[in-house]
Amino acid sequence: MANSPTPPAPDDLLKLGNQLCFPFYAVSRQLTKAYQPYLQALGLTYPQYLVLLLLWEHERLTVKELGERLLLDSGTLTPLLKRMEQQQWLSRRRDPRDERSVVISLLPGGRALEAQACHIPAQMLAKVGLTLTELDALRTQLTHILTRLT
Amino acid sequence: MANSPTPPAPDDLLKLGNQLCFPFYAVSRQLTKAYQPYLQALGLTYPQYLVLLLLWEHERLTVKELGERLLLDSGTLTPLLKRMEQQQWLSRRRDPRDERSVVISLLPGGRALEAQACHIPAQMLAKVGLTLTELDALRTQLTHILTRLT
DNA sequence: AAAAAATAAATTGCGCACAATTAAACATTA
DNA sequence: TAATGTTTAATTGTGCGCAATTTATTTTTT
Repeated sequence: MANSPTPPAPDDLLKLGNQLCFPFYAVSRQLTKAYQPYLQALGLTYPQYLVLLLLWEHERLTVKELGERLLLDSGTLTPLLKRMEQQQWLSRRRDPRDERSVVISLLPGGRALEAQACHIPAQMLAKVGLTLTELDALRTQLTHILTRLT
Repeated sequence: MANSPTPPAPDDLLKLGNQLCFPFYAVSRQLTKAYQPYLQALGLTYPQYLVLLLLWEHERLTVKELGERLLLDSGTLTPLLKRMEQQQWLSRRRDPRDERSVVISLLPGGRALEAQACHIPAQMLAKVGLTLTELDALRTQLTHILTRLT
Protein backbone atom coordinates (compact mmCIF):
# COMPACT_ATOMS: atom_id res chain seq x y z
CA MET A 1 0.00 0.00 0.00
CA ALA A 2 1.05 3.56 -0.53
CA ASN A 3 2.12 5.48 2.51
CA SER A 4 -0.42 7.89 3.85
CA PRO A 5 0.63 11.55 3.74
CA THR A 6 3.62 11.88 6.01
CA PRO A 7 2.52 13.72 9.13
CA PRO A 8 4.53 16.95 9.21
CA ALA A 9 7.04 15.86 11.83
CA PRO A 10 8.46 19.26 12.74
CA ASP A 11 11.92 17.94 13.55
CA ASP A 12 12.37 16.49 10.10
CA LEU A 13 11.29 19.42 7.98
CA LEU A 14 14.83 20.70 7.65
CA LYS A 15 16.42 17.40 6.68
CA LEU A 16 17.82 17.28 3.18
CA GLY A 17 16.00 14.06 2.39
CA ASN A 18 12.66 15.72 3.02
CA GLN A 19 13.24 18.79 0.94
CA LEU A 20 11.19 19.48 -2.10
CA CYS A 21 13.97 21.28 -3.80
CA PHE A 22 16.90 18.94 -3.67
CA PRO A 23 15.62 16.13 -5.90
CA PHE A 24 14.85 18.61 -8.65
CA TYR A 25 18.21 20.28 -8.27
CA ALA A 26 20.04 16.95 -8.30
CA VAL A 27 18.08 15.33 -11.12
CA SER A 28 18.44 18.39 -13.29
CA ARG A 29 22.21 18.41 -12.92
CA GLN A 30 22.58 14.66 -13.37
CA LEU A 31 20.38 14.79 -16.46
CA THR A 32 22.56 17.50 -17.94
CA LYS A 33 25.60 15.34 -17.25
CA ALA A 34 23.89 12.43 -18.96
CA TYR A 35 23.47 14.54 -22.09
CA GLN A 36 27.13 15.53 -21.98
CA PRO A 37 28.69 12.74 -24.07
CA TYR A 38 26.21 13.29 -26.89
CA LEU A 39 26.45 17.08 -26.81
CA GLN A 40 30.21 17.13 -26.46
CA ALA A 41 30.46 15.17 -29.70
CA LEU A 42 28.72 18.11 -31.37
CA GLY A 43 30.66 20.77 -29.49
CA LEU A 44 27.49 21.93 -27.75
CA THR A 45 26.68 22.84 -24.18
CA TYR A 46 23.31 21.96 -22.77
CA PRO A 47 21.72 25.45 -22.91
CA GLN A 48 23.12 25.89 -26.40
CA TYR A 49 21.35 22.66 -27.35
CA LEU A 50 18.10 24.10 -26.01
CA VAL A 51 18.56 27.20 -28.17
CA LEU A 52 19.10 25.02 -31.22
CA LEU A 53 16.01 22.93 -30.46
CA LEU A 54 13.98 26.13 -30.75
CA LEU A 55 15.76 27.34 -33.87
CA TRP A 56 15.42 23.98 -35.61
CA GLU A 57 11.69 24.39 -35.13
CA HIS A 58 11.33 28.12 -35.74
CA GLU A 59 14.31 29.23 -37.83
CA ARG A 60 14.14 32.85 -36.59
CA LEU A 61 13.42 34.09 -33.07
CA THR A 62 14.23 37.26 -31.20
CA VAL A 63 16.31 37.18 -28.05
CA LYS A 64 13.15 38.08 -26.19
CA GLU A 65 11.26 35.12 -27.64
CA LEU A 66 14.10 32.75 -26.82
CA GLY A 67 14.16 34.12 -23.30
CA GLU A 68 10.43 33.65 -22.83
CA ARG A 69 10.55 30.06 -23.98
CA LEU A 70 13.68 29.08 -22.05
CA LEU A 71 13.01 31.29 -19.03
CA LEU A 72 16.38 32.96 -19.46
CA ASP A 73 17.27 36.64 -19.61
CA SER A 74 19.63 38.56 -21.84
CA GLY A 75 22.33 38.42 -19.18
CA THR A 76 22.55 34.71 -19.88
CA LEU A 77 21.55 34.66 -23.53
CA THR A 78 23.66 37.47 -24.97
CA PRO A 79 27.08 35.94 -24.27
CA LEU A 80 25.78 32.44 -25.03
CA LEU A 81 24.44 33.55 -28.42
CA LYS A 82 27.67 35.39 -29.18
CA ARG A 83 29.58 32.16 -28.68
CA MET A 84 27.17 30.31 -30.97
CA GLU A 85 27.52 33.09 -33.54
CA GLN A 86 31.28 32.58 -33.52
CA GLN A 87 30.69 28.92 -34.42
CA GLN A 88 28.58 30.07 -37.41
CA TRP A 89 25.55 28.24 -36.07
CA LEU A 90 23.37 31.37 -36.01
CA SER A 91 23.38 35.05 -36.83
CA ARG A 92 22.47 38.02 -34.61
CA ARG A 93 21.20 41.23 -36.11
CA ARG A 94 18.92 44.09 -35.11
CA ASP A 95 15.40 44.04 -36.47
CA PRO A 96 15.26 46.94 -38.98
CA ARG A 97 11.60 47.51 -38.06
CA ASP A 98 12.38 47.73 -34.35
CA GLU A 99 15.98 48.39 -33.57
CA ARG A 100 15.48 47.35 -29.95
CA SER A 101 15.04 43.71 -30.94
CA VAL A 102 17.78 41.32 -32.00
CA VAL A 103 16.75 38.57 -34.39
CA ILE A 104 18.52 35.24 -34.08
CA SER A 105 18.50 33.26 -37.33
CA LEU A 106 19.61 29.70 -37.87
CA LEU A 107 22.57 29.35 -40.24
CA PRO A 108 23.46 26.28 -42.34
CA GLY A 109 26.06 25.25 -39.77
CA GLY A 110 23.37 25.18 -37.10
CA ARG A 111 20.95 23.33 -39.33
CA ALA A 112 23.61 20.71 -40.04
CA LEU A 113 23.74 19.82 -36.35
CA GLU A 114 20.10 18.75 -36.43
CA ALA A 115 20.82 15.53 -38.30
CA GLN A 116 23.49 14.60 -35.82
CA ALA A 117 21.30 15.40 -32.82
CA CYS A 118 18.20 13.52 -33.92
CA HIS A 119 19.16 10.34 -32.10
CA ILE A 120 19.79 12.01 -28.76
CA PRO A 121 16.22 11.98 -27.37
CA ALA A 122 15.75 8.24 -27.79
CA GLN A 123 19.17 7.48 -26.34
CA MET A 124 18.46 9.69 -23.34
CA LEU A 125 15.10 8.05 -22.77
CA ALA A 126 16.79 4.69 -22.63
CA LYS A 127 19.42 6.07 -20.29
CA VAL A 128 16.92 7.22 -17.67
CA GLY A 129 14.86 4.07 -18.10
CA LEU A 130 11.43 5.66 -18.35
CA THR A 131 8.59 4.43 -20.51
CA LEU A 132 6.84 6.94 -22.74
CA THR A 133 3.81 6.74 -20.46
CA GLU A 134 5.88 7.55 -17.39
CA LEU A 135 7.61 10.34 -19.26
CA ASP A 136 4.32 11.89 -20.27
CA ALA A 137 2.94 11.72 -16.74
CA LEU A 138 6.07 13.28 -15.31
CA ARG A 139 6.11 16.03 -17.89
CA THR A 140 2.52 16.87 -17.07
CA GLN A 141 3.31 17.17 -13.37
CA LEU A 142 6.40 19.26 -13.96
CA THR A 143 4.60 21.56 -16.35
CA HIS A 144 1.91 22.05 -13.73
CA ILE A 145 4.47 22.98 -11.09
CA LEU A 146 6.20 25.25 -13.55
CA THR A 147 2.93 27.08 -14.13
CA ARG A 148 2.56 27.66 -10.42
CA LEU A 149 6.08 29.04 -10.21
CA THR A 150 6.07 31.42 -13.16
CA MET B 1 -9.09 9.17 -19.84
CA ALA B 2 -5.34 9.38 -19.75
CA ASN B 3 -3.62 9.68 -23.08
CA SER B 4 -2.09 6.50 -24.38
CA PRO B 5 1.68 6.62 -24.80
CA THR B 6 2.46 9.18 -27.46
CA PRO B 7 3.59 7.31 -30.57
CA PRO B 8 7.17 8.41 -31.22
CA ALA B 9 6.46 10.84 -34.05
CA PRO B 10 9.98 11.22 -35.39
CA ASP B 11 9.51 14.80 -36.54
CA ASP B 12 8.62 15.97 -33.06
CA LEU B 13 11.40 14.35 -31.10
CA LEU B 14 13.58 17.42 -31.31
CA LYS B 15 10.94 19.92 -30.23
CA LEU B 16 11.62 21.63 -26.94
CA GLY B 17 8.16 20.81 -25.61
CA ASN B 18 8.82 17.11 -26.04
CA GLN B 19 12.17 17.03 -24.34
CA LEU B 20 12.68 15.13 -21.16
CA CYS B 21 15.31 17.48 -19.95
CA PHE B 22 13.81 20.92 -20.21
CA PRO B 23 11.05 20.63 -17.61
CA PHE B 24 13.58 19.49 -15.02
CA TYR B 25 15.98 22.23 -15.94
CA ALA B 26 13.26 24.87 -15.84
CA VAL B 27 11.55 23.69 -12.67
CA SER B 28 14.85 23.41 -10.85
CA ARG B 29 15.77 26.99 -11.67
CA GLN B 30 12.33 28.39 -10.92
CA LEU B 31 12.27 26.52 -7.62
CA THR B 32 15.60 28.02 -6.67
CA LYS B 33 14.23 31.45 -7.52
CA ALA B 34 11.19 30.74 -5.36
CA TYR B 35 13.49 30.07 -2.41
CA GLN B 36 15.35 33.29 -3.05
CA PRO B 37 13.32 35.74 -0.92
CA TYR B 38 13.56 33.48 2.12
CA LEU B 39 17.23 32.70 1.66
CA GLN B 40 18.19 36.25 0.87
CA ALA B 41 16.76 37.31 4.21
CA LEU B 42 19.35 35.01 5.81
CA GLY B 43 22.16 36.01 3.47
CA LEU B 44 22.27 32.50 2.01
CA THR B 45 22.51 31.15 -1.50
CA TYR B 46 20.64 28.01 -2.39
CA PRO B 47 23.58 25.56 -2.39
CA GLN B 48 24.80 27.13 0.85
CA TYR B 49 21.36 26.37 2.29
CA LEU B 50 21.77 22.74 1.23
CA VAL B 51 25.11 22.55 3.02
CA LEU B 52 23.52 23.95 6.17
CA LEU B 53 20.63 21.48 5.98
CA LEU B 54 23.22 18.71 6.24
CA LEU B 55 25.23 20.38 8.98
CA TRP B 56 22.11 21.11 11.05
CA GLU B 57 21.49 17.39 11.01
CA HIS B 58 25.06 16.10 11.30
CA GLU B 59 27.13 18.87 12.89
CA ARG B 60 30.40 17.62 11.36
CA LEU B 61 31.00 16.26 7.87
CA THR B 62 34.02 16.01 5.62
CA VAL B 63 34.08 17.74 2.25
CA LYS B 64 33.93 14.30 0.71
CA GLU B 65 30.78 13.40 2.67
CA LEU B 66 29.13 16.68 1.74
CA GLY B 67 30.03 16.02 -1.87
CA GLU B 68 28.58 12.53 -1.83
CA ARG B 69 25.29 13.71 -0.38
CA LEU B 70 24.92 16.81 -2.59
CA LEU B 71 26.51 15.26 -5.69
CA LEU B 72 29.02 18.11 -5.84
CA ASP B 73 32.81 17.98 -6.11
CA SER B 74 35.53 19.94 -4.38
CA GLY B 75 35.75 22.30 -7.32
CA THR B 76 32.33 23.58 -6.34
CA LEU B 77 32.46 22.99 -2.60
CA THR B 78 35.85 24.40 -1.68
CA PRO B 79 35.18 28.02 -2.68
CA LEU B 80 31.58 27.79 -1.43
CA LEU B 81 32.72 26.53 1.97
CA LYS B 82 35.39 29.22 2.16
CA ARG B 83 32.71 31.86 1.74
CA MET B 84 30.62 30.25 4.46
CA GLU B 85 33.68 30.09 6.70
CA GLN B 86 34.14 33.83 6.27
CA GLN B 87 30.59 34.31 7.56
CA GLN B 88 31.52 32.28 10.66
CA TRP B 89 28.83 29.73 9.86
CA LEU B 90 31.26 26.83 9.81
CA SER B 91 34.91 25.92 10.26
CA ARG B 92 37.25 24.06 7.92
CA ARG B 93 40.19 22.11 9.27
CA ARG B 94 42.21 19.09 8.27
CA ASP B 95 41.44 15.86 10.06
CA PRO B 96 44.50 15.17 12.27
CA ARG B 97 44.02 11.42 11.76
CA ASP B 98 43.96 11.77 7.95
CA GLU B 99 45.45 14.98 6.69
CA ARG B 100 43.90 14.45 3.30
CA SER B 101 40.40 15.08 4.66
CA VAL B 102 38.92 18.43 5.60
CA VAL B 103 36.30 18.39 8.33
CA ILE B 104 33.52 20.94 8.12
CA SER B 105 32.00 21.77 11.52
CA LEU B 106 28.92 23.82 12.25
CA LEU B 107 29.65 26.99 14.26
CA PRO B 108 27.18 28.85 16.51
CA GLY B 109 26.53 31.38 13.77
CA GLY B 110 25.46 28.58 11.45
CA ARG B 111 23.35 26.94 14.12
CA ALA B 112 21.60 30.26 14.74
CA LEU B 113 20.31 30.27 11.16
CA GLU B 114 18.38 27.06 11.79
CA ALA B 115 15.69 28.79 13.86
CA GLN B 116 15.16 31.37 11.14
CA ALA B 117 15.04 28.77 8.38
CA CYS B 118 12.58 26.40 10.03
CA HIS B 119 9.54 27.99 8.40
CA ILE B 120 10.92 27.85 4.87
CA PRO B 121 9.81 24.31 3.92
CA ALA B 122 6.14 24.89 4.75
CA GLN B 123 6.12 28.23 2.97
CA MET B 124 7.70 26.68 -0.10
CA LEU B 125 5.22 23.84 -0.12
CA ALA B 126 2.38 26.33 -0.16
CA LYS B 127 4.10 28.27 -2.91
CA VAL B 128 4.26 25.32 -5.31
CA GLY B 129 0.75 24.22 -4.34
CA LEU B 130 1.44 20.54 -3.80
CA THR B 131 -0.18 18.37 -1.19
CA LEU B 132 2.05 16.24 1.00
CA THR B 133 0.79 13.18 -0.86
CA GLU B 134 1.72 14.63 -4.22
CA LEU B 135 5.07 15.72 -2.87
CA ASP B 136 5.84 12.24 -1.60
CA ALA B 137 4.90 10.64 -4.91
CA LEU B 138 6.98 13.09 -6.86
CA ARG B 139 9.97 12.65 -4.58
CA THR B 140 9.77 8.91 -5.02
CA GLN B 141 9.82 9.22 -8.80
CA LEU B 142 12.67 11.70 -8.80
CA THR B 143 14.71 9.59 -6.42
CA HIS B 144 14.19 6.63 -8.71
CA ILE B 145 15.40 8.59 -11.72
CA LEU B 146 18.33 9.86 -9.72
CA THR B 147 19.31 6.29 -8.93
CA ARG B 148 19.31 5.44 -12.60
CA LEU B 149 21.51 8.42 -13.37
CA THR B 150 24.18 8.04 -10.68
C1' DA C 1 61.45 0.11 3.48
C1' DA C 2 60.97 1.85 -1.27
C1' DA C 3 58.02 2.29 -5.21
C1' DA C 4 53.58 2.51 -7.08
C1' DA C 5 48.78 3.26 -6.71
C1' DA C 6 44.91 5.38 -4.67
C1' DT C 7 42.53 9.02 -2.21
C1' DA C 8 41.06 13.91 -0.80
C1' DA C 9 41.22 18.76 -1.61
C1' DA C 10 42.60 22.52 -3.95
C1' DT C 11 43.36 24.96 -8.18
C1' DT C 12 42.49 26.51 -12.95
C1' DG C 13 39.62 27.73 -16.62
C1' DC C 14 35.21 28.12 -18.86
C1' DG C 15 30.27 28.63 -19.26
C1' DC C 16 26.24 29.37 -17.44
C1' DA C 17 22.42 31.91 -14.23
C1' DC C 18 20.85 35.90 -12.38
C1' DA C 19 20.38 40.45 -9.97
C1' DA C 20 21.15 45.11 -10.94
C1' DT C 21 22.34 48.75 -13.86
C1' DT C 22 22.88 51.09 -18.30
C1' DA C 23 21.82 52.52 -23.00
C1' DA C 24 19.18 52.90 -26.93
C1' DA C 25 14.87 52.73 -29.40
C1' DC C 26 10.08 53.03 -29.41
C1' DA C 27 5.41 54.32 -27.48
C1' DT C 28 2.43 57.23 -24.91
C1' DT C 29 0.90 61.27 -22.99
C1' DA C 30 0.57 65.93 -21.80
C1' DT D 1 6.23 67.94 -30.32
C1' DA D 2 8.38 67.68 -26.07
C1' DA D 3 8.45 65.03 -21.95
C1' DT D 4 7.65 60.79 -19.81
C1' DG D 5 7.43 56.10 -19.60
C1' DT D 6 8.14 51.47 -21.56
C1' DT D 7 10.56 47.93 -23.89
C1' DT D 8 14.71 45.33 -25.45
C1' DA D 9 19.53 44.12 -25.16
C1' DA D 10 23.84 44.69 -23.39
C1' DT D 11 26.85 45.18 -19.50
C1' DT D 12 28.70 44.37 -14.82
C1' DG D 13 29.60 41.62 -10.97
C1' DT D 14 28.96 37.46 -8.09
C1' DG D 15 28.39 32.61 -7.36
C1' DC D 16 27.87 28.34 -8.75
C1' DG D 17 28.94 23.71 -11.53
C1' DC D 18 32.14 20.91 -13.60
C1' DA D 19 36.09 19.00 -16.35
C1' DA D 20 40.88 18.64 -15.93
C1' DT D 21 45.03 19.11 -13.53
C1' DT D 22 47.91 19.52 -9.41
C1' DT D 23 49.44 18.74 -4.65
C1' DA D 24 49.68 16.36 -0.51
C1' DT D 25 48.75 12.37 2.11
C1' DT D 26 47.80 7.63 2.82
C1' DT D 27 47.58 2.84 1.34
C1' DT D 28 49.11 -1.02 -1.11
C1' DT D 29 52.44 -3.61 -3.43
C1' DT D 30 56.82 -5.08 -4.43
